[in-house]
Amino acid sequence: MDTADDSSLGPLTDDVPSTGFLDDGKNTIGSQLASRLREAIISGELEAGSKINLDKARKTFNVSLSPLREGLARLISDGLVEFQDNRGYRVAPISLANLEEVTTLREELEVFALRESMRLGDVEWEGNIMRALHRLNRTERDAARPETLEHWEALHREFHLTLISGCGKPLLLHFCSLLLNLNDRYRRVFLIRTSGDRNVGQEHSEIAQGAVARDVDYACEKLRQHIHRTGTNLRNHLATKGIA
Amino acid sequence: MDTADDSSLGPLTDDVPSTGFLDDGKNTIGSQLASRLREAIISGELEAGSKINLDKARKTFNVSLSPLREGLARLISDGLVEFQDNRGYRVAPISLANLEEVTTLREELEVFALRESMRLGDVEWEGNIMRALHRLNRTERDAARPETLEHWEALHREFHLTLISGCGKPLLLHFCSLLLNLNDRYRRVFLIRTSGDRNVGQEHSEIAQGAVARDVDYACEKLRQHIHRTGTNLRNHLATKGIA
DNA sequence: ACTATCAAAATAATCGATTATTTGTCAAGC
DNA sequence: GCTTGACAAATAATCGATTATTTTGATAGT
Repeated sequence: MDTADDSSLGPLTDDVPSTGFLDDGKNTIGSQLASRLREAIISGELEAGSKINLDKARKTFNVSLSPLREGLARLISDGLVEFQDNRGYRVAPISLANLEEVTTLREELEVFALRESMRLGDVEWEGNIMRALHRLNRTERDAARPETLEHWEALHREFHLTLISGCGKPLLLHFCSLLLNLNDRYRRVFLIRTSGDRNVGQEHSEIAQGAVARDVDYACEKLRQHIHRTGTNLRNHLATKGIA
Repeated sequence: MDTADDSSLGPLTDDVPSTGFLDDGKNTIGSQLASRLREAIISGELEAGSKINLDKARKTFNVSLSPLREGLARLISDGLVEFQDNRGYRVAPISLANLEEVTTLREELEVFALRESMRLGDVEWEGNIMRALHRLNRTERDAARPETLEHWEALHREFHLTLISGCGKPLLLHFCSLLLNLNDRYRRVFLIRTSGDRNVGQEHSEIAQGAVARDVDYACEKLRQHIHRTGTNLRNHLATKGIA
């Protein structure tokens, strides 16, 4: 299956409530497409490894080639799309090796970023963590309703990024954000619910509390374990469900 | 100065010897532009922080908007160009903070990648290192002739990438390559020659020999120091010459 | 049968023109 | 004198059509 169906990939619409101001940088068609495509890829709506036919995509999204290429170009930076001259674009494939690399690098980079955040972060950073944690833990994840999954994913991502947001290193944050994207794709494709032996909510709480208490070793180790467990979990699912 | 002069940024020409085969992926105008722009930015030909006027660039390079945007989009992935919706592109600015982050992250990531390479690399990897080292050390760097600088830079970059090429982690290599790009820009803009108290050639030799001898602690420490010294060096030049 | 070759179809890349947005300027009003 | 608003110029984004490349499929030769 090369192209996605139209279920939720219909023509671009102005579903933004149009608050009138607060330019969040989603103005151009290219930007909107990038967001929609990113979501489509991370959610698994666009199959990993599949070719992206420009002509079909153009019709699906009701846009011209220029913004379509624009949007796709951005997803290349995110590692979600691959490109080859004269051969076009394809959704980045998933693989066991890639999953393991993503996990390993998250352990290295995200933990390092947390360490730096704990060294440099201020009170506002602490407050942001507690808020993100609260919002995340108050949100239920119901496998039956996809929209709750999507919402939980957004808050989960927000929590992890907030945790390391105090590190004062834009490039590092960019790398971590990218790895988180790749990681989330595996979860959303393979993991309907976490395995029973984990209390993910508590894991998040421990990390957050260690962080604001500036207990560096504790918080970093908890985060590392958290990432590692997720990796192991996903690896099992990947092995079970098989990969192409 | 918004646009580069034509000294070496003239219209695109087929200066590739056209070997007839071996497609290295520089076919489209967009690809060629990306290469040329990358070189122009890293070499300092395009001033850091300056706006890139699409219309002027279009005329300078004798191309249409589509491939120009295509090329610029790729440089965004490299961290060499910044973009804002409806405001266009600008050359990524340089700053003390950025230089320090690049140095810190190189210390973290490149050293980690070297460690992994020493754990996983095979004999071919070792051979590639010795070749890259030899070629680098046999190349003189003459501040008077820019083309020798450019050549040395290419070999230097090649050496560092080869060193970590055995790690088996494409994403990590991508991050390191990106950081190396950013780092090289600082060197080419600020550092005509290395300061007298360093024998860079010997530093490279020590790292390489430690690597192939699988003396992990030695090689990693040497690499870390090498990166750190370069950072310190560049920082001094940046402070001396002042930044915008 | 298998492979090589060529033409046609499909697809990607590029162009020139058009539309939309931002930026700069100047005058009117406070 | 300063701000505000309207207009014009500059610039970015998008479109539809054209050109170039790759892929497909049929045919001929071995």
